[in-house]
Amino acid sequence: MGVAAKDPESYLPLTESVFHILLALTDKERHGYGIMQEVKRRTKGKVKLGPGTLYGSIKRLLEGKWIEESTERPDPAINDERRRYYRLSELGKRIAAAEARRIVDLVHQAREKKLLPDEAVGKLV
Amino acid sequence: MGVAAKDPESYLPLTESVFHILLALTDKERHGYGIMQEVKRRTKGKVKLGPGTLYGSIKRLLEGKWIEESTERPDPAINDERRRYYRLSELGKRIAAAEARRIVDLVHQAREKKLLPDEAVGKLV
DNA sequence: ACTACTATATCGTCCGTCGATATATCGTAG
DNA sequence: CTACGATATATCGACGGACGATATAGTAGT
Repeated sequence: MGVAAKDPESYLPLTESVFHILLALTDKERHGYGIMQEVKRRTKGKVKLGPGTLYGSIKRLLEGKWIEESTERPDPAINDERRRYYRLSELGKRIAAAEARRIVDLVHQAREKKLLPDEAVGKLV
Repeated sequence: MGVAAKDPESYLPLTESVFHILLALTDKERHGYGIMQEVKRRTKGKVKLGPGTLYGSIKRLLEGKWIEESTERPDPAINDERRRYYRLSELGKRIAAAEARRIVDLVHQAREKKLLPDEAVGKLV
């Protein structure tokens, strides 16, 4: 068993961009440009990561070991040598989950303040 | 009536600090120090606003007319002249509501990515 | 009077965002 | 086969917000 893991909550809150990048990597490995497209698609164009934000964030995520570069080519049919693929590390998964729990708490607090109509909450059922 | 209101979504995402300040002012008028205490209490000590963040944010919120200073003393029994009370403007209310909707969307996305266990979502029922 | 708490305010540093810019490859229509 | 738009990665600098440190002073209780 490894060293005592640092509490993932100590890394919160995440920035908008970083959380969307982690979300994009939650279900599968992706390369930078693919992350950009997935975020744009998933948020219906509301969130657009520019290259500065995207690659700057990836650099920091690698340094902090929230993500790892994958050496395998997920799809051998596509052989674009430029692509660099990334996956979530165990730490990254724990931080993403902690952030998800944090925003659920936020929704509860907003509801207690009557900031959300009941229908909006009902959709979460 | 009135001029065409700017879409409140254009101000999103809010920073952690700003959203907590708006949440604190949603149910009643408060003074700066009171906002600090309410946020600390509501988040069970997880979010602590330092003076730099608090008063810097208040200044910007006033400039952007998200909040207004109130001249009335909410509790005449307490007469601390130092206190400056604030309330949400109509714009502030609309922005806070838009941000609340945004984070509900985020919870949905996190759930689709299986980042949240079903129980965590069930609590929102 | 002393002390802890209340209350507001500013300053400088640090860090992330984001558009601009650069470079190069891929796929395809002409 | 070549020109073009999309794909793909990367760096830079300006800007703005977060936050701890610091300052100042009034309030309340002992």
